[in-house]
Amino acid sequence: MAKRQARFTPQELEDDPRLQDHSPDLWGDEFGDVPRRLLTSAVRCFAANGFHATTTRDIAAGVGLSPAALYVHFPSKELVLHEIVRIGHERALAHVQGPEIDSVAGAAERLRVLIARYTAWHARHHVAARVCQYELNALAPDHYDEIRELRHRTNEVFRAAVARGVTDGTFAPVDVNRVVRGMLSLGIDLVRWYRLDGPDSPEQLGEFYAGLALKMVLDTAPDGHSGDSSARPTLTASA
Amino acid sequence: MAKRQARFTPQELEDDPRLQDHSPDLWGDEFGDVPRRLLTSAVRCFAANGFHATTTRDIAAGVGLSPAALYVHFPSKELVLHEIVRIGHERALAHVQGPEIDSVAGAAERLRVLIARYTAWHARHHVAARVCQYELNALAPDHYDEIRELRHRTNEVFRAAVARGVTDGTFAPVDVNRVVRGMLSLGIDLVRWYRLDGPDSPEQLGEFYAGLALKMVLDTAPDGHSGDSSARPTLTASA
DNA sequence: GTCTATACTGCGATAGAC
DNA sequence: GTCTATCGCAGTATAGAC
Repeated sequence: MAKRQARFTPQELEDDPRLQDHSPDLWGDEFGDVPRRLLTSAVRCFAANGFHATTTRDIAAGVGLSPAALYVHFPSKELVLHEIVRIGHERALAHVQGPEIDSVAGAAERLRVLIARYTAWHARHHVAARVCQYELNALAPDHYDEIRELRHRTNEVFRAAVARGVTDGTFAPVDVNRVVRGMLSLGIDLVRWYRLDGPDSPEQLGEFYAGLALKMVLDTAPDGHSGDSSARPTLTASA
Repeated sequence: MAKRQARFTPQELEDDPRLQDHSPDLWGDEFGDVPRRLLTSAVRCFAANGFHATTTRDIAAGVGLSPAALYVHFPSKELVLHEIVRIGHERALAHVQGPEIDSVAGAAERLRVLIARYTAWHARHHVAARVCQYELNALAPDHYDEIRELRHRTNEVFRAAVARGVTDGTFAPVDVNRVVRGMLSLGIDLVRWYRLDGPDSPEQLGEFYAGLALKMVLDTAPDGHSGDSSARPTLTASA
């Protein structure tokens, strides 16, 4: 039947309220004006349709250029993706480790700030962050490995923060790896549904999820089962 | 340079431990043997490379058939995706509402069982679930709407469970929508990283996340700030 | 640095033999 | 119900004029 899925015009993508975010602020001085606009257009296209369903024509049309113009600024479509994903991961890491983080006293307060920042960053840049999270597999293997390293360093920041609280007794003796995965899932999964014109600002959502994260580690369980739950029956239907 | 991203042979996909799950059990009696094998192959391909990067040749080669054979059993590639996503959402909903759920007494225990089942289902079928969560945009608009309705019904089950606990005083007076989003994010985001040969069985992870979910709603905050956190300062760096 | 035009490749889907 | 062969088209990337 239809050879191609119905897609959207550059203008429709640019105006879609679900695709509004602050990604144009991400690129910094290492790019000129036209490359920056191309990256912003690519972020929208990749987020809306995925890397493989996005054509170089789509990206270029988003800034009013011909497809050939893209190759003056980037050597390939894959490298456009690589730049987006690399910068996104670098900025997110820099943001959580940002100003005054080492002056935050106490494991609980430190974790609260880290999760609030991580969440707020993903919300504020949710369109770019969506590309960073979901289009990774489209990268060439060596580019993928580079990003994995950045992700690992980011995860380590959170593992260290939780481990410190466990060691000094601020937190319950939780399984650090499993709990951190859960916390980061909150901050990551929001890129599926968040929109800037929704009820929560990035900072409000950050505060809310930071509160949930703290509840995960503060030992306040009424029955003492907080750390281990391997033996409970649960009506797990076969299926 | 390279016209096409390096991909994987059907054999490599079939043997990849990261792509092992129980999706072959999903299809039920409404399909014959060959269609079931095609769906299973398509799940692997879509999960590994995405819908648009998967060719009908890939899907067919996964079961040793020619590309033309696929069209005997399915009218289009898009309809293969639709069947996968529809069945995945139907099975997940049926699983959380599964046997004896209405006999579970108490809001806390009921929520615990719901989250444990939801999580375990997504873990057990994580490859198919990944397609269900991440390839939705590739559906035709009317098929997409059908899935949205299924997702809405699933979410309602969780919202009702939390709301009941809030009403009867079992839970703290949390914001139901925001808390439920957080809980479901735990169960959904695991499809990004879960593997069956990892340290946690689906049921163990289900129990663990059910414990985290309960901590989100049980009012045990030491300082009484549990419900509202809108006014706290948080060192939110500009960036 | 941008354009138009196009080379080359590979995709979704179909035709028709067996 | 499966195959081989192929149609028509869309995609990335390049050539060469301006």
